[in-house]
Amino acid sequence: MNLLSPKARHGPVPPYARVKQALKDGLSEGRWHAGDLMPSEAELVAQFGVSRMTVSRALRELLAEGLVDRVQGVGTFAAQLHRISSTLTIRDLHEEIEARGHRHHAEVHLVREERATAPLAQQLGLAAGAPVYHSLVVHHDNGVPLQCEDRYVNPACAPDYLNIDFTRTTPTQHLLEVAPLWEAQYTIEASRPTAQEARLLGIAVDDPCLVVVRRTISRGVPVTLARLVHPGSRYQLQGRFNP
Amino acid sequence: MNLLSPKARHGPVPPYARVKQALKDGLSEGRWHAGDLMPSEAELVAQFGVSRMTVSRALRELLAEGLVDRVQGVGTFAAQLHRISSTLTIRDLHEEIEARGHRHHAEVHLVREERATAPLAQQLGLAAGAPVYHSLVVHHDNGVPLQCEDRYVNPACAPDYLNIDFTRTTPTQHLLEVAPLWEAQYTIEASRPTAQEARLLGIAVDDPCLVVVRRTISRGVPVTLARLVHPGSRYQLQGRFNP
DNA sequence: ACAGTTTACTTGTCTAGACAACCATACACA
DNA sequence: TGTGTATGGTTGTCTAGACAAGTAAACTGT
Repeated sequence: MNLLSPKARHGPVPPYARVKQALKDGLSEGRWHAGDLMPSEAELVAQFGVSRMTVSRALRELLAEGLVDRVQGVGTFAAQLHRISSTLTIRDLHEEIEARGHRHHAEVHLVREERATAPLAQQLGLAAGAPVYHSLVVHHDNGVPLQCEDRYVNPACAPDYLNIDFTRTTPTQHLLEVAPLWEAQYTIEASRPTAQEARLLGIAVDDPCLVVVRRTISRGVPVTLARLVHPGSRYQLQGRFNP
Repeated sequence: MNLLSPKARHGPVPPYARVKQALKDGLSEGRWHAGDLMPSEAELVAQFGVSRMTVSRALRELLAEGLVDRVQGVGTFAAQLHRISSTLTIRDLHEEIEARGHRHHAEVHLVREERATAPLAQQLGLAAGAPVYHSLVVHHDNGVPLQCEDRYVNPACAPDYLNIDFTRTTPTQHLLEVAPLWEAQYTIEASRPTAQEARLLGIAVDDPCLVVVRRTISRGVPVTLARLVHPGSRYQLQGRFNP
C-alpha cells in the first residue's frame, strides 16, 4: 500500500521544474519588477548546477506563460502586464451540463436550407443569395432552457448537416467531426433577447441575456456562425487564472 | 534595403517547428481522429531526419496546446475535446482603452475604510466586522462611462490603498505592484445594474449589463474582490482561438 | 491454467558541446 | 569628430547519447 499523497507520488521534482519554480517565486516576491533584467542562462546554469538546455527549457516555458520577455542578444526580462490578462475557458454546453451530472436535452425548432442575406454571406465567405443551412436548437439543463443556439452553416463544409438528429448530437459535435481543427472568434456581450428567443427560453423580453457570437474557420474557410443566447439569471461563465 | 516581406525575413523555419506544423496539418486534415495513436518519437526521428530532442520539443508543445495526449510507456494520441474549449483574454480596462488609442479617465466616487459584512469577510478571508477598504470608480472611454468598478480590498495586502490617486493609477495597477503575481477567479454574467450603477453609468435600470466578478488571491491570501459592471450596449469581450 | 518474469517499446528528462543570430559596447582608424 | 570594426555576452536551436520510468505483450515455470 502506498501511503504517499497522490501529489507526492510523483517523487522529486525534475530540475527544469525547480529552476522554473524558483524564478516564479522570485517574480511573485517582487525580486524583479516589470522590465527588470533577470539572470542570464549562464548565470542560472552556474547557480543551479544544471545544463544550459535545462535552464533554457524552464525559461522557454515561462515565456510561453507570459511571465518573462526574452530578447535574443540582450537578455531575459520580467514581463509586465501579462498578469492582468487572464484566460477564460469556454466549453461546449453539452459537455458542461454532463460534467455537472445534469441531464441535457435539445429541442430542435428549425433545420433547413435558406438563402444567405448579404451580411451573412460575407461572414461565411459566400455569395449573397447562396444556400446556407440554418438551425435553431434550444438546449435544456434538467429541463430548464439554458441556451438558444441559432446557427448558420456553410454547406460546403458540412453537406450532411440537414440530416443530423440534433437531439442526439449537438451541432458543435457534428461540425467538429467534419472540420476537426479550427480557428474561432468570439464576442461576448450582454443584451436583450429577441422576442422569439425570449419565448423559446421562457423569459421576459427585457431580461438580460449573455450572448456569445462565435465564428469558426477551418483551413481558411468560414464554417459556421452561431449566436448563443443564455438567460442571465441562469448562466454564467467561470474562469480561473493561475500563472 | 531588404526586399523580403516581414514574415519571410525570419528565414527558414526551424526543424522543431516543421515537425510541429506537419503534425498539426495531419490533425487538421483528419489523418488521426480523436484517440488515435500517432507516430512515436522514434518514427518521427526517422521520418524527418532530426534528433529526438527536436521531435520531443515539437510534441511537448503540441501537448501544451492541448492537441495531443501523451502517456509514458504507451504513446502519443490525438486529443479529443480540447478544440471545443477556447480561451478568452480579459484585459485591464485602462490598457484596453489606451491600446485603442482612446482617452481614459476615472471618476472616483468613494475610497474609504468600512467594516466587512459576514459574506464579504468570508470571501476575503477576514473576520466579520474587520476593516476593509472600499473603492468605487467609474472608468470613461473618451468621456463615455464604460465600467463601474466596485472593489473591496484586504488592508493587509495593500496598506496604502486609501492614499492612492485613482484618477492617475487604476486600482488594478496599484494592486499589481503590491502583490505582483496572483491567482484569479472570474465569473461573467449578464444582469441588470443596481440603481446606483445605472445612475453612474448613465443607463436605464433595465438595460442589460455585462458583469465580471473577480476575486484574486496572492500567496494564498485573498487580496481583493471586484465587481465590474459594463453597459451591454457599449462593451463586449472578444476572444480568438487558434490551435 | 495461472502467476511471475523478462523483454521491447514508449515517453520524460538530462548532459555537454556546438553553431548561428543578435545586440551593445569598446576600439581603431580616418 | 565621426565611422566602421572587433569583441564579448546573450538567446535560439540542434545533436548524439544516456538513463529513468512506465506499459504491454511475450515468455517462463509451476
